[in-house]
Amino acid sequence: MFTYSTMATTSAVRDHISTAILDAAALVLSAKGDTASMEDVAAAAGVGRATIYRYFPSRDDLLSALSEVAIDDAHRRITEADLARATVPEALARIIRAVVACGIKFSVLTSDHSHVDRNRVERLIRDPIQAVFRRGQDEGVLRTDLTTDILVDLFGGLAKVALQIAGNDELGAEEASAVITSIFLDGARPTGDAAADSHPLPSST
Amino acid sequence: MFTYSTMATTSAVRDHISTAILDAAALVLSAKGDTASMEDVAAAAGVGRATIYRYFPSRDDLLSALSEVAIDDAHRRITEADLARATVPEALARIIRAVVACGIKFSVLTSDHSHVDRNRVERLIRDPIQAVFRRGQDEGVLRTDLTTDILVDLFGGLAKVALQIAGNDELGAEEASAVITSIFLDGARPTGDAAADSHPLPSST
DNA sequence: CCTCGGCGAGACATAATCGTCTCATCGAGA
DNA sequence: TCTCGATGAGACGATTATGTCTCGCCGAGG
Repeated sequence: MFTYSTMATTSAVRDHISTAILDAAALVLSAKGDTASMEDVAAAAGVGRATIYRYFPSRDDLLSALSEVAIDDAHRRITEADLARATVPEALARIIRAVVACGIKFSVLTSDHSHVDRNRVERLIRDPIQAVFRRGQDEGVLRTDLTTDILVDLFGGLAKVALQIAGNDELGAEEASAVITSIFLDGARPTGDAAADSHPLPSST
Repeated sequence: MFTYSTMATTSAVRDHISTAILDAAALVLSAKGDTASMEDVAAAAGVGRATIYRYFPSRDDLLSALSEVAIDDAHRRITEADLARATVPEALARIIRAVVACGIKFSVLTSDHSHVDRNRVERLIRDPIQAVFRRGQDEGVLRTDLTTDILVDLFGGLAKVALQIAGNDELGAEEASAVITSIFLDGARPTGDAAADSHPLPSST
Protein backbone atom coordinates (compact mmCIF):
# COMPACT_ATOMS: atom_id res chain seq x y z
CA MET A 1 0.00 0.00 0.00
CA PHE A 2 1.08 3.59 -0.50
CA THR A 3 -0.22 7.00 0.41
CA TYR A 4 -2.35 8.67 -2.19
CA SER A 5 -0.84 12.08 -1.55
CA THR A 6 2.60 10.83 -2.44
CA MET A 7 1.41 9.22 -5.64
CA ALA A 8 -0.60 12.25 -6.61
CA THR A 9 2.30 14.62 -6.22
CA THR A 10 4.68 12.27 -7.90
CA SER A 11 2.53 11.65 -10.90
CA ALA A 12 1.83 15.36 -11.24
CA VAL A 13 5.53 16.06 -11.19
CA ARG A 14 6.12 13.27 -13.66
CA ASP A 15 3.58 14.75 -16.02
CA HIS A 16 5.21 18.12 -15.68
CA ILE A 17 8.69 16.84 -16.46
CA SER A 18 7.39 14.64 -19.23
CA THR A 19 5.73 17.65 -20.83
CA ALA A 20 8.88 19.73 -20.45
CA ILE A 21 10.87 17.04 -22.21
CA LEU A 22 8.38 16.77 -25.04
CA ASP A 23 8.24 20.54 -25.47
CA ALA A 24 12.01 20.72 -25.52
CA ALA A 25 12.12 17.92 -28.06
CA ALA A 26 9.69 19.76 -30.30
CA LEU A 27 11.74 22.92 -30.01
CA VAL A 28 15.08 21.29 -30.66
CA LEU A 29 13.82 19.08 -33.47
CA SER A 30 12.27 21.99 -35.31
CA ALA A 31 15.47 23.96 -34.85
CA LYS A 32 18.16 21.38 -35.59
CA GLY A 33 16.26 18.75 -37.49
CA ASP A 34 16.56 15.03 -37.10
CA THR A 35 20.21 15.31 -36.16
CA ALA A 36 19.34 16.68 -32.72
CA SER A 37 20.77 14.42 -30.04
CA MET A 38 19.28 13.32 -26.75
CA GLU A 39 21.76 15.60 -25.02
CA ASP A 40 20.42 18.54 -27.00
CA VAL A 41 16.92 17.72 -25.87
CA ALA A 42 18.04 17.23 -22.28
CA ALA A 43 19.81 20.57 -22.24
CA ALA A 44 16.80 22.33 -23.72
CA ALA A 45 14.52 20.69 -21.18
CA GLY A 46 16.85 21.52 -18.31
CA VAL A 47 17.13 17.91 -17.20
CA GLY A 48 19.83 15.29 -17.28
CA ARG A 49 20.15 12.98 -20.22
CA ALA A 50 19.49 9.95 -18.04
CA THR A 51 16.20 11.45 -16.92
CA ILE A 52 14.89 11.40 -20.46
CA TYR A 53 15.52 7.66 -20.60
CA ARG A 54 13.58 7.29 -17.34
CA TYR A 55 10.54 8.76 -19.10
CA PHE A 56 11.10 7.49 -22.62
CA PRO A 57 12.96 4.18 -22.93
CA SER A 58 14.49 5.04 -26.28
CA ARG A 59 14.91 7.82 -28.77
CA ASP A 60 12.25 6.25 -30.92
CA ASP A 61 9.84 6.20 -28.01
CA LEU A 62 10.45 9.89 -27.38
CA LEU A 63 9.84 10.75 -31.02
CA SER A 64 6.73 8.61 -31.15
CA ALA A 65 5.39 10.16 -27.97
CA LEU A 66 6.09 13.61 -29.34
CA SER A 67 4.25 12.79 -32.51
CA GLU A 68 1.39 11.42 -30.49
CA VAL A 69 1.17 14.55 -28.35
CA ALA A 70 1.29 16.75 -31.42
CA ILE A 71 -1.47 14.81 -33.11
CA ASP A 72 -3.62 14.85 -30.00
CA ASP A 73 -3.13 18.55 -29.47
CA ALA A 74 -3.93 19.41 -33.04
CA HIS A 75 -6.88 17.07 -33.09
CA ARG A 76 -8.28 18.51 -29.86
CA ARG A 77 -8.04 22.05 -31.15
CA ILE A 78 -9.58 21.11 -34.46
CA THR A 79 -12.41 19.37 -32.67
CA GLU A 80 -13.01 22.27 -30.32
CA ALA A 81 -13.07 24.59 -33.32
CA ASP A 82 -16.45 23.05 -34.12
CA LEU A 83 -15.83 23.54 -37.81
CA ALA A 84 -19.12 22.10 -38.98
CA ARG A 85 -21.15 24.79 -37.22
CA ALA A 86 -19.25 27.76 -38.64
CA THR A 87 -19.41 29.36 -42.05
CA VAL A 88 -16.66 28.14 -44.33
CA PRO A 89 -14.60 31.33 -44.14
CA GLU A 90 -14.92 31.37 -40.36
CA ALA A 91 -13.99 27.68 -40.24
CA LEU A 92 -10.85 28.39 -42.26
CA ALA A 93 -9.89 31.14 -39.84
CA ARG A 94 -10.41 28.76 -36.92
CA ILE A 95 -8.22 26.14 -38.57
CA ILE A 96 -5.37 28.60 -38.88
CA ARG A 97 -5.83 29.74 -35.31
CA ALA A 98 -5.69 26.11 -34.20
CA VAL A 99 -2.49 25.53 -36.15
CA VAL A 100 -0.87 28.67 -34.80
CA ALA A 101 -1.95 27.77 -31.27
CA CYS A 102 -0.36 24.34 -31.72
CA GLY A 103 2.82 26.19 -32.55
CA ILE A 104 6.03 24.26 -32.85
CA LYS A 105 4.27 20.99 -32.15
CA PHE A 106 2.36 21.28 -35.39
CA SER A 107 5.57 21.49 -37.39
CA VAL A 108 6.43 18.06 -36.02
CA LEU A 109 3.53 16.70 -38.01
CA THR A 110 4.60 18.37 -41.23
CA SER A 111 8.25 17.36 -41.03
CA ASP A 112 8.33 14.46 -43.43
CA HIS A 113 10.97 12.35 -41.79
CA SER A 114 9.90 11.24 -38.38
CA HIS A 115 7.72 8.82 -36.48
CA VAL A 116 4.39 10.23 -37.47
CA ASP A 117 1.43 7.94 -37.88
CA ARG A 118 0.28 9.25 -41.25
CA ASN A 119 -3.01 7.43 -41.03
CA ARG A 120 -3.89 9.08 -37.76
CA VAL A 121 -2.96 12.51 -39.08
CA GLU A 122 -5.04 11.83 -42.12
CA ARG A 123 -8.05 10.69 -40.15
CA LEU A 124 -7.94 13.01 -37.14
CA ILE A 125 -6.69 16.22 -38.66
CA ARG A 126 -6.76 16.30 -42.41
CA ASP A 127 -10.19 14.74 -42.87
CA PRO A 128 -12.17 17.27 -40.80
CA ILE A 129 -10.33 20.05 -42.58
CA GLN A 130 -10.99 18.55 -45.95
CA ALA A 131 -14.67 18.31 -45.03
CA VAL A 132 -14.72 22.09 -44.68
CA PHE A 133 -13.33 22.47 -48.14
CA ARG A 134 -15.78 20.04 -49.61
CA ARG A 135 -18.62 21.91 -47.96
CA GLY A 136 -17.18 25.18 -49.25
CA GLN A 137 -17.26 23.81 -52.76
CA ASP A 138 -20.78 22.47 -52.34
CA GLU A 139 -22.01 25.81 -51.04
CA GLY A 140 -20.35 27.62 -53.92
CA VAL A 141 -17.97 29.51 -51.66
CA LEU A 142 -14.88 27.78 -53.00
CA ARG A 143 -13.68 27.13 -56.52
CA THR A 144 -14.51 23.76 -57.96
CA ASP A 145 -11.91 23.76 -60.68
CA LEU A 146 -9.42 22.28 -58.22
CA THR A 147 -9.67 19.09 -56.26
CA THR A 148 -10.29 19.44 -52.54
CA ASP A 149 -6.98 17.71 -52.04
CA ILE A 150 -5.12 20.45 -53.81
CA LEU A 151 -7.11 23.14 -52.03
CA VAL A 152 -6.18 21.57 -48.71
CA ASP A 153 -2.53 21.40 -49.74
CA LEU A 154 -2.55 25.05 -50.73
CA PHE A 155 -4.20 26.08 -47.51
CA GLY A 156 -1.74 23.92 -45.60
CA GLY A 157 1.15 25.69 -47.27
CA LEU A 158 -0.26 29.00 -46.14
CA ALA A 159 -0.85 27.60 -42.66
CA LYS A 160 2.84 26.84 -42.34
CA VAL A 161 3.59 30.41 -43.31
CA ALA A 162 1.18 31.57 -40.60
CA LEU A 163 3.07 29.43 -38.13
CA GLN A 164 6.32 30.95 -39.28
CA ILE A 165 5.33 34.61 -39.20
CA ALA A 166 3.54 34.14 -35.89
CA GLY A 167 6.63 32.43 -34.51
CA ASN A 168 8.81 35.29 -35.73
CA ASP A 169 6.56 37.75 -33.98
CA GLU A 170 6.16 39.47 -37.31
CA LEU A 171 2.45 39.34 -36.67
CA GLY A 172 0.27 38.29 -33.76
CA ALA A 173 -1.67 35.05 -33.90
CA GLU A 174 -4.94 36.81 -34.66
CA GLU A 175 -3.51 39.01 -37.37
CA ALA A 176 -1.62 36.12 -38.90
CA SER A 177 -4.72 33.96 -39.15
CA ALA A 178 -6.74 36.84 -40.58
CA VAL A 179 -4.07 37.47 -43.19
CA ILE A 180 -3.90 33.84 -44.27
CA THR A 181 -7.66 33.49 -44.50
CA SER A 182 -7.98 36.69 -46.45
CA ILE A 183 -5.21 35.82 -48.88
CA PHE A 184 -6.48 32.31 -49.39
CA LEU A 185 -10.04 33.38 -50.05
CA ASP A 186 -9.58 36.59 -51.95
CA GLY A 187 -5.99 36.64 -53.08
CA ALA A 188 -3.35 39.32 -53.08
CA ARG A 189 -5.01 41.74 -55.44
CA PRO A 190 -6.31 44.93 -53.87
CA THR A 191 -9.81 44.27 -52.57
CA GLY A 192 -12.62 45.20 -54.92
CA ASP A 193 -10.09 46.14 -57.56
CA ALA A 194 -10.05 42.84 -59.40
CA ALA A 195 -9.63 42.17 -63.11
CA ALA A 196 -6.87 43.87 -65.16
CA ASP A 197 -5.27 40.56 -66.06
CA SER A 198 -6.57 37.23 -67.19
CA HIS A 199 -5.26 33.98 -65.82
CA PRO A 200 -7.09 31.16 -67.42
CA LEU A 201 -6.58 27.85 -65.70
CA PRO A 202 -6.38 24.66 -67.69
CA SER A 203 -9.88 23.30 -67.60
CA SER A 204 -10.39 21.24 -64.51
CA THR A 205 -8.37 18.01 -64.32
CA MET B 1 53.18 16.79 -70.66
CA PHE B 2 49.85 15.10 -71.19
CA THR B 3 47.50 14.54 -74.06
CA TYR B 4 44.60 16.94 -74.30
CA SER B 5 42.15 14.25 -75.32
CA THR B 6 42.76 12.29 -72.14
CA MET B 7 42.29 15.32 -69.94
CA ALA B 8 39.18 16.43 -71.80
CA THR B 9 37.48 13.05 -71.44
CA THR B 10 38.50 12.74 -67.84
CA SER B 11 37.21 16.13 -66.79
CA ALA B 12 33.96 15.56 -68.66
CA VAL B 13 33.51 12.29 -66.84
CA ARG B 14 34.41 13.93 -63.57
CA ASP B 15 31.77 16.59 -64.10
CA HIS B 16 29.25 13.94 -64.93
CA ILE B 17 29.95 11.91 -61.80
CA SER B 18 30.12 15.00 -59.66
CA THR B 19 26.70 16.06 -60.88
CA ALA B 20 25.30 12.60 -60.29
CA ILE B 21 26.55 12.70 -56.71
CA LEU B 22 25.08 16.13 -56.09
CA ASP B 23 21.75 15.14 -57.59
CA ALA B 24 21.67 12.00 -55.49
CA ALA B 25 22.51 14.03 -52.41
CA ALA B 26 19.63 16.42 -53.10
CA LEU B 27 17.29 13.50 -53.58
CA VAL B 28 18.36 11.61 -50.47
CA LEU B 29 18.53 14.70 -48.26
CA SER B 30 15.05 15.79 -49.23
CA ALA B 31 13.78 12.27 -48.61
CA LYS B 32 15.58 11.29 -45.42
CA GLY B 33 16.57 14.63 -43.97
CA ASP B 34 19.84 15.51 -42.36
CA THR B 35 20.29 11.97 -41.10
CA ALA B 36 21.13 10.69 -44.57
CA SER B 37 24.56 9.10 -44.55
CA MET B 38 27.29 9.20 -47.15
CA GLU B 39 26.48 5.58 -47.91
CA ASP B 40 22.88 6.54 -48.67
CA VAL B 41 24.11 9.18 -51.09
CA ALA B 42 26.58 6.80 -52.66
CA ALA B 43 23.92 4.17 -53.18
CA ALA B 44 21.53 6.70 -54.70
CA ALA B 45 24.25 7.98 -56.99
CA GLY B 46 25.26 4.47 -57.99
CA VAL B 47 28.88 4.98 -56.98
CA GLY B 48 31.08 3.71 -54.20
CA ARG B 49 31.29 5.59 -50.95
CA ALA B 50 34.99 6.20 -51.44
CA THR B 51 34.30 7.86 -54.76
CA ILE B 52 32.30 10.58 -53.06
CA TYR B 53 35.31 11.42 -50.93
CA ARG B 54 37.40 11.63 -54.09
CA TYR B 55 35.13 14.41 -55.29
CA PHE B 56 34.17 16.02 -51.99
CA PRO B 57 36.74 15.77 -49.20
CA SER B 58 34.17 15.76 -46.42
CA ARG B 59 30.47 15.59 -45.76
CA ASP B 60 30.45 19.31 -45.11
CA ASP B 61 32.07 19.98 -48.44
CA LEU B 62 29.42 17.91 -50.20
CA LEU B 63 26.61 19.76 -48.46
CA SER B 64 28.19 23.12 -49.17
CA ALA B 65 28.69 22.24 -52.81
CA LEU B 66 25.10 21.08 -53.03
CA SER B 67 23.88 24.32 -51.53
CA GLU B 68 26.06 26.24 -53.94
CA VAL B 69 24.71 24.33 -56.94
CA ALA B 70 21.15 24.86 -55.76
CA ILE B 71 21.64 28.58 -55.30
CA ASP B 72 23.31 28.92 -58.68
CA ASP B 73 20.58 26.96 -60.43
CA ALA B 74 17.78 28.93 -58.83
CA HIS B 75 19.57 32.20 -59.45
CA ARG B 76 20.18 31.37 -63.08
CA ARG B 77 16.54 30.50 -63.64
CA ILE B 78 15.33 33.59 -61.84
CA THR B 79 17.68 35.72 -63.91
CA GLU B 80 16.61 34.09 -67.16
CA ALA B 81 12.99 34.69 -66.19
CA ASP B 82 13.64 38.36 -66.88
CA LEU B 83 11.13 39.35 -64.23
CA ALA B 84 11.49 43.09 -64.66
CA ARG B 85 10.23 42.96 -68.26
CA ALA B 86 7.07 41.01 -67.51
CA THR B 87 3.80 42.11 -66.01
CA VAL B 88 3.60 41.32 -62.31
CA PRO B 89 1.19 38.39 -62.70
CA GLU B 90 3.32 36.94 -65.47
CA ALA B 91 6.43 37.46 -63.37
CA LEU B 92 4.82 35.54 -60.51
CA ALA B 93 4.01 32.68 -62.84
CA ARG B 94 7.59 32.66 -64.08
CA ILE B 95 8.91 32.53 -60.52
CA ILE B 96 6.84 29.46 -59.78
CA ARG B 97 7.93 27.85 -63.02
CA ALA B 98 11.54 28.53 -62.06
CA VAL B 99 11.05 26.98 -58.63
CA VAL B 100 9.32 23.93 -60.05
CA ALA B 101 12.03 23.57 -62.68
CA CYS B 102 14.64 23.67 -59.92
CA GLY B 103 12.79 20.79 -58.36
CA ILE B 104 14.34 18.97 -55.47
CA LYS B 105 17.35 21.25 -55.49
CA PHE B 106 15.18 24.18 -54.46
CA SER B 107 14.00 22.40 -51.36
CA VAL B 108 17.63 22.27 -50.25
CA LEU B 109 17.50 26.03 -49.94
CA THR B 110 14.33 26.05 -47.88
CA SER B 111 15.43 23.33 -45.46
CA ASP B 112 16.43 25.41 -42.48
CA HIS B 113 19.17 23.22 -41.11
CA SER B 114 22.01 22.93 -43.56
CA HIS B 115 24.96 24.69 -45.04
CA VAL B 116 23.13 27.38 -46.91
CA ASP B 117 24.63 30.81 -47.29
CA ARG B 118 21.58 32.80 -46.23
CA ASN B 119 23.07 36.05 -47.45
CA ARG B 120 23.56 34.72 -50.95
CA VAL B 121 20.03 33.33 -51.05
CA GLU B 122 18.75 36.66 -49.85
CA ARG B 123 20.68 38.62 -52.40
CA LEU B 124 20.53 36.35 -55.44
CA ILE B 125 17.07 34.86 -55.13
CA ARG B 126 14.82 36.59 -52.66
CA ASP B 127 15.70 40.15 -53.59
CA PRO B 128 14.74 39.93 -57.28
CA ILE B 129 11.50 38.24 -56.25
CA GLN B 130 10.77 40.84 -53.65
CA ALA B 131 11.33 43.52 -56.28
CA VAL B 132 8.43 42.06 -58.26
CA PHE B 133 6.18 42.36 -55.25
CA ARG B 134 7.25 45.91 -54.56
CA ARG B 135 6.52 46.80 -58.16
CA GLY B 136 3.17 45.06 -57.92
CA GLN B 137 2.27 47.17 -54.93
CA ASP B 138 3.46 50.34 -56.64
CA GLU B 139 1.41 49.54 -59.73
CA GLY B 140 -1.66 48.86 -57.63
CA VAL B 141 -1.82 45.22 -58.66
CA LEU B 142 -1.03 43.92 -55.17
CA ARG B 143 -2.46 44.75 -51.79
CA THR B 144 -0.54 47.29 -49.77
CA ASP B 145 -1.99 46.37 -46.39
CA LEU B 146 0.73 43.75 -46.01
CA THR B 147 4.47 44.22 -46.09
CA THR B 148 6.29 42.94 -49.14
CA ASP B 149 8.14 40.62 -46.80
CA ILE B 150 4.96 38.92 -45.76
CA LEU B 151 3.67 38.76 -49.31
CA VAL B 152 6.90 37.09 -50.36
CA ASP B 153 6.61 34.62 -47.48
CA LEU B 154 3.05 33.76 -48.45
CA PHE B 155 4.00 33.30 -52.06
CA GLY B 156 6.97 31.21 -50.99
CA GLY B 157 4.68 28.96 -49.00
CA LEU B 158 2.56 28.41 -52.07
CA ALA B 159 5.68 27.85 -54.16
CA LYS B 160 6.63 24.96 -51.93
CA VAL B 161 3.19 23.51 -52.45
CA ALA B 162 3.70 23.85 -56.19
CA LEU B 163 6.95 21.94 -55.85
CA GLN B 164 5.19 19.26 -53.89
CA ILE B 165 2.20 18.71 -56.15
CA ALA B 166 4.40 18.88 -59.23
CA GLY B 167 6.73 16.33 -57.63
CA ASN B 168 3.79 14.07 -56.84
CA ASP B 169 2.67 14.26 -60.43
CA GLU B 170 -0.67 15.46 -59.14
CA LEU B 171 -0.36 18.25 -61.67
CA GLY B 172 2.07 19.09 -64.43
CA ALA B 173 4.55 21.91 -63.97
CA GLU B 174 2.54 24.28 -66.12
CA GLU B 175 -0.75 23.57 -64.41
CA ALA B 176 0.82 23.76 -60.98
CA SER B 177 2.31 27.16 -61.64
CA ALA B 178 -0.96 28.42 -63.11
CA VAL B 179 -2.86 27.19 -60.06
CA ILE B 180 -0.50 28.84 -57.60
CA THR B 181 -0.50 32.13 -59.44
CA SER B 182 -4.24 32.12 -59.72
CA ILE B 183 -4.82 31.27 -56.07
CA PHE B 184 -2.29 33.79 -54.88
CA LEU B 185 -3.69 36.62 -56.94
CA ASP B 186 -7.40 35.94 -56.83
CA GLY B 187 -7.93 33.49 -54.01
CA ALA B 188 -10.01 30.38 -53.71
CA ARG B 189 -13.43 31.93 -54.11
CA PRO B 190 -15.21 31.16 -57.35
CA THR B 191 -14.17 33.75 -59.92
CA GLY B 192 -16.47 36.73 -60.18
CA ASP B 193 -18.62 35.32 -57.41
CA ALA B 194 -17.09 37.18 -54.50
CA ALA B 195 -18.77 38.65 -51.40
CA ALA B 196 -21.00 36.55 -49.06
CA ASP B 197 -18.72 37.04 -46.08
CA SER B 198 -16.69 39.90 -44.68
CA HIS B 199 -13.16 39.41 -43.47
CA PRO B 200 -11.83 42.72 -42.23
CA LEU B 201 -8.09 42.74 -41.72
CA PRO B 202 -6.61 44.60 -38.82
CA SER B 203 -5.55 47.92 -40.30
CA SER B 204 -2.02 47.59 -41.61
CA THR B 205 0.67 47.20 -38.98
C1' DC C 1 48.77 -7.20 -75.63
C1' DC C 2 50.06 -4.18 -71.88
C1' DT C 3 50.10 -0.36 -68.98
C1' DC C 4 47.83 3.02 -66.25
C1' DG C 5 44.42 5.76 -63.96
C1' DG C 6 40.25 5.71 -61.70
C1' DC C 7 36.58 3.01 -59.56
C1' DG C 8 34.18 -0.33 -56.12
C1' DA C 9 34.67 -2.94 -52.14
C1' DG C 10 35.96 -3.16 -47.88
C1' DA C 11 39.22 -2.90 -43.70
C1' DC C 12 40.56 0.34 -40.31
C1' DA C 13 40.87 4.05 -36.78
C1' DT C 14 38.34 7.84 -34.86
C1' DA C 15 34.46 10.32 -33.14
C1' DA C 16 29.80 10.80 -31.80
C1' DT C 17 25.62 9.01 -30.09
C1' DC C 18 22.78 5.59 -27.94
C1' DG C 19 21.30 3.03 -24.10
C1' DT C 20 22.62 1.13 -19.47
C1' DC C 21 24.52 1.53 -15.31
C1' DT C 22 26.30 3.38 -10.85
C1' DC C 23 26.83 6.81 -7.42
C1' DA C 24 26.44 11.12 -4.88
C1' DT C 25 23.11 14.54 -3.92
C1' DC C 26 18.89 16.77 -2.82
C1' DG C 27 14.13 17.53 -1.36
C1' DA C 28 9.63 15.82 0.38
C1' DG C 29 7.35 13.63 3.94
C1' DA C 30 7.19 10.81 8.40
C1' DT D 1 16.23 14.55 11.96
C1' DC D 2 15.98 10.56 9.09
C1' DT D 3 14.50 7.90 5.20
C1' DC D 4 13.26 7.23 0.62
C1' DG D 5 12.87 8.09 -4.10
C1' DA D 6 14.12 10.65 -7.93
C1' DT D 7 17.54 13.48 -10.19
C1' DG D 8 22.13 14.91 -12.37
C1' DA D 9 26.54 13.67 -13.54
C1' DG D 10 29.22 10.74 -15.67
C1' DA D 11 31.51 6.06 -16.80
C1' DC D 12 30.89 2.24 -19.86
C1' DG D 13 30.20 -0.81 -23.98
C1' DA D 14 27.77 -1.08 -28.31
C1' DT D 15 26.53 0.81 -32.46
C1' DT D 16 26.99 3.82 -36.27
C1' DA D 17 28.98 7.27 -39.37
C1' DT D 18 33.05 9.61 -40.87
C1' DG D 19 37.36 9.88 -43.20
C1' DT D 20 41.61 7.29 -44.76
C1' DC D 21 43.64 3.61 -46.66
C1' DT D 22 44.69 -0.55 -49.51
C1' DC D 23 43.65 -3.90 -52.92
C1' DG D 24 41.65 -6.07 -57.04
C1' DC D 25 39.31 -4.85 -61.19
C1' DC D 26 38.30 -2.84 -65.56
C1' DG D 27 38.40 0.03 -69.55
C1' DA D 28 40.95 3.50 -72.34
C1' DG D 29 44.87 4.45 -74.91
C1' DG D 30 49.49 3.18 -76.73
